[in-house]
Amino acid sequence: MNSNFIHTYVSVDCVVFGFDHENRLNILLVERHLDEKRQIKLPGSLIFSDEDVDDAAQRVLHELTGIKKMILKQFKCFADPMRANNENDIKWMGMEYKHHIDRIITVAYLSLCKIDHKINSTKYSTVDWFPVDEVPSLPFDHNKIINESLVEVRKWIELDFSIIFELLPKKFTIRQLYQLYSALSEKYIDIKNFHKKISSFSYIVPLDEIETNVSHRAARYYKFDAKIYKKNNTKLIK
Amino acid sequence: MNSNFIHTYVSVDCVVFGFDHENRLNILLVERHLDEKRQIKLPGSLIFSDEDVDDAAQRVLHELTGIKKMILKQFKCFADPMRANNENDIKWMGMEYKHHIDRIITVAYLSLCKIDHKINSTKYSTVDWFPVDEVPSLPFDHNKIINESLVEVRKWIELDFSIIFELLPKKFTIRQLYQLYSALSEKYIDIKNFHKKISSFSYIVPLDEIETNVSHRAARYYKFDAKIYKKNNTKLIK
DNA sequence: GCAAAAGTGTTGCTTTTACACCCATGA
DNA sequence: TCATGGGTGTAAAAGCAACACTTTTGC
Repeated sequence: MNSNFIHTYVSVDCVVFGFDHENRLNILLVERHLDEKRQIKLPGSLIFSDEDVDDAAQRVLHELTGIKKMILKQFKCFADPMRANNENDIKWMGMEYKHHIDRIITVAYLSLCKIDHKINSTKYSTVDWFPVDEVPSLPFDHNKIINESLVEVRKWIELDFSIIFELLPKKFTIRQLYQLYSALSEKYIDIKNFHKKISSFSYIVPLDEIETNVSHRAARYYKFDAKIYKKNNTKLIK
Repeated sequence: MNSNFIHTYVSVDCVVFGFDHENRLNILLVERHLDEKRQIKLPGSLIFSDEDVDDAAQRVLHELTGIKKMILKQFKCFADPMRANNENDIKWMGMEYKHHIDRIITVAYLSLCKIDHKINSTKYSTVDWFPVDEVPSLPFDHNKIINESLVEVRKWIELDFSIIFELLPKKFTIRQLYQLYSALSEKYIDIKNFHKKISSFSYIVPLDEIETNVSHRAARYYKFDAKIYKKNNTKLIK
């Protein structure tokens, strides 16, 4: 064996996005414990010997939230040879996996979650939402992964507009959708024109319900109809 | 150590696209030798102990073509636990890497090459172009990788139109660009309107040269100006 | 009534699409 | 002269952007 070739550990890490009531993108982070110190990180795991990476990511998401089938998308393999060379990270991996780990490459996933959904982790004692621009310094290359995930989630929504509804409540106003879309697309869109366009789509179904207790004209609630969307699968928003 | 976690080998595999004179997408495949038999496969390699996957892919591309800096894009990690369980594949890996390899995951890359560029492989004795719909059955999950790469290369060009010029000669006619674009986009585009639109772009620069020996009005050659493209980076073709 | 946001309508501009028409060249 | 494709023009249709106007609600 040419010893230059490497046998390595492989993990998956998941960046789960949520959209909060202050119109900010948030990410789910968990706590790791090291020498009495607590530190937050992305949820992740080594893969099992008989497990595909997609299955490992699905497992991590389930252990994280208690939700059975979350939408997910692999977006990049991070394999910098130095990505797990920090002393604390090596120490933590030794504790977590009861073994000295020389090198670890990770496959990063995106996922989306309604921020009001109850989080019922079977693995982590502490799971919290963090607004993306308030994420502190994280172990490994997790900050890098998050930065790149932001670019990817935008591309994902450009490619398949329907996944945006994973971030909204089942019933939502067009203003909510507008604010989410604006947070993701970065370019200014006129809300009136947005309203007209969105409400013209057949898969955006108006409900009989309207907002209450607002100090202005109440907005109508809408729901997303995935079946109609799939039938027409047009390009929607350019 | 929880022995369910796995230590595995990691490789990169590269799908290099070319566009031939019959308007077909082609892929570069290499030969592997096993028991006097020859079989073709995607070019690839295990990664070195101090090597990032992007660097490994760059190395594979260089060993494959002799070209220094080829454009490349990571597109997916393939990690099905059964992807290297075929007897012949296990045998071949034993010969190639002088070691029994229990499991191998691979990170797949896209690359683009002008099909007339001279191929000067320092590693493979046989390197050939195959039209995508004439690719035979390949080892591992290489057919699957190629199928998914086709979807990805289309997305890539939608996202960054400028990389399409990696597949064309330095000077090209608008018909050539049209045929390549048509082969990639699958939906019908009117060639006259395409011509008008393309020739209106400032980064498509007309040359003084025109075709010779054609039995119709000779078409003008154009070149792509990357500097002008970068300055204006508009969305070009929707 | 006022402020604020919902929701609709109008208008002009840009882009797309479908063709018509003339040009250049080899056979 | 004919076939083939190059290249330009035009006009209708569709889509987009800017913004005016009316509606609804709480204070």
